[in-house]
Amino acid sequence: MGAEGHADGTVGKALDVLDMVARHGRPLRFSDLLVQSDYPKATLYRLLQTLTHQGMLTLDPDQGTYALGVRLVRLAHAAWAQSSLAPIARPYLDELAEKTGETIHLAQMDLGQVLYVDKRNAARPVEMFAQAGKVGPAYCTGVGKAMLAWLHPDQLDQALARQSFHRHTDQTLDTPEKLMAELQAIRARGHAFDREEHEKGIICCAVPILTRSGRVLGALSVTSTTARTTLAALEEQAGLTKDIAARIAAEAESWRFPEQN
Amino acid sequence: MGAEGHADGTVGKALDVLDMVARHGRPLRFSDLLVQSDYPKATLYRLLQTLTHQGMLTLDPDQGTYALGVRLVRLAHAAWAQSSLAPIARPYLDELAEKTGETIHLAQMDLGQVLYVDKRNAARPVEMFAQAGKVGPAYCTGVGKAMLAWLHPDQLDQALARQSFHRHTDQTLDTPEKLMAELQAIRARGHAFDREEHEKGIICCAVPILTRSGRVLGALSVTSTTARTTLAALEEQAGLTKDIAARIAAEAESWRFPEQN
DNA sequence: CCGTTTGGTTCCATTATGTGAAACTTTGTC
DNA sequence: GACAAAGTTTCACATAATGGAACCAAACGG
Repeated sequence: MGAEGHADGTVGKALDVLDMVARHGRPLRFSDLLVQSDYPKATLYRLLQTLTHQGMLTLDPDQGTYALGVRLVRLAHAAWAQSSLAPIARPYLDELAEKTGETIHLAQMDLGQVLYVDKRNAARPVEMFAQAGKVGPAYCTGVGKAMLAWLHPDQLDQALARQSFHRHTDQTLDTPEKLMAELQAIRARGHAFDREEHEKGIICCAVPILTRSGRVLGALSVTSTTARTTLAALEEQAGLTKDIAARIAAEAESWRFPEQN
Repeated sequence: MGAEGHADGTVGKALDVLDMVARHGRPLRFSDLLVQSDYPKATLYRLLQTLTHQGMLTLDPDQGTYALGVRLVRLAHAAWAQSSLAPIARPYLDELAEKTGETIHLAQMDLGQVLYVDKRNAARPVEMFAQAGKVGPAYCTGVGKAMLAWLHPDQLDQALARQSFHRHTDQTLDTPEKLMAELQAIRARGHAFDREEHEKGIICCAVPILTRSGRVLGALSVTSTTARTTLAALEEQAGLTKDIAARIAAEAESWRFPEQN
């Protein structure tokens, strides 16, 4: 088990435990955690104590179960507020959503996975926390491929190593080779498509958000269904989407020199 | 400088650093952090490396600044989703907001401070992430006092030790003694008032959310302004608010036995 | 009732880990 | 080309994490 990475040091282990609690949606007992982790009893116990004492976990004394603590929520608030893109991008997402009438995703890269940090739903209003924070695969989503395509070679290697290449649909690019070829095409074209590679019937057109120096900040996608539109139609929005992406990038970059003299 | 608690062990220090980054809204440089923390250079450096490597922080290579990492956002998503009350309480908050027409706060206790986990604004629609996650003082807010009043003596002591008793307005209860007397009254009455103790012109009526065993899960408040209404008028909503609080508590408690046989 | 199991907590000798002063390497400045 | 500021690495040392085993408490079962 323990598909987790090389846990460096004590804090690595502690965070590993945190993830373990986070993964299962529900409060867990000590023994539940014990069987999953390959840490010995006493070690795990101490880690849990520390995390609890630090407010990262909460121990429900009635049930004897551990859940993620409130300190995380507080940190998250700060994380979201300062995680470069999300707060800056807000008005631009609104604009893009309004102009296209489609679902918009704003994503960033998280250790080879795609992390959705904001979203505009075609139908209903926002509902932030409930949807942001989700993760998805990189190799078979529009935003994922858009980011991979412009990633620094080193980081790309790392990211590729973390892809499962599970065949979600019969369109899924299920080998590194196929994906590399696709990334090449994406770079040439300037934007990425999702041709129902992740979910049957879901298509999208995605563009990267890049700094002037070419670093990948995130990606932006316009998503729809085959029932409602076609890839070709979505591609017509690519220009607008790129424009918005550029404006987000510009603002993100200019936004870096607050007080220091 | 180091107003932080007793940092137990290495993870304590690491989390301390995380908080430090979180506190300042903006990306920080190594040297910025160095002057604030009283950790020696090398130690801080290693902590930052570990946290960065773990995805809890991000090092912007262009600027050499640290910001909170995406892993945190992911964890937070889980935290919010499972932090007992917030997701359960949603529909109830909607109901309360609709029936009262006032601003509603849902809060939990976080190391002696009040953490707002959800909110309904009287005027505009939701806007979750931007508002939840905020913290405030316990001794001079309605939700804070409501929770303190029913806290277990041990925890109450801890919480009291963390209050600043800063005099925000001339109504603020600025000593532990005054506060203790007030808590007594609150227990007797069953709900807490905020008599412009935190902010001039802002009043509220708050009730605790308690388990059957009497443990404090959180608090719920109906907030308004002196311009719009009076405490007496707000108190008329206390019955309804208590009712809603009870229903939230009931659902939170029944929600605890997922799979285990 | 008393033996047994299960779930949780504490001990403590061992050693791995983290520590931090100082030295070193960049990178930027005049 | 010397100087400084910012960031990174080293290494002898001590603290802090480790985990096997013992312990405790409550639930079970006969």
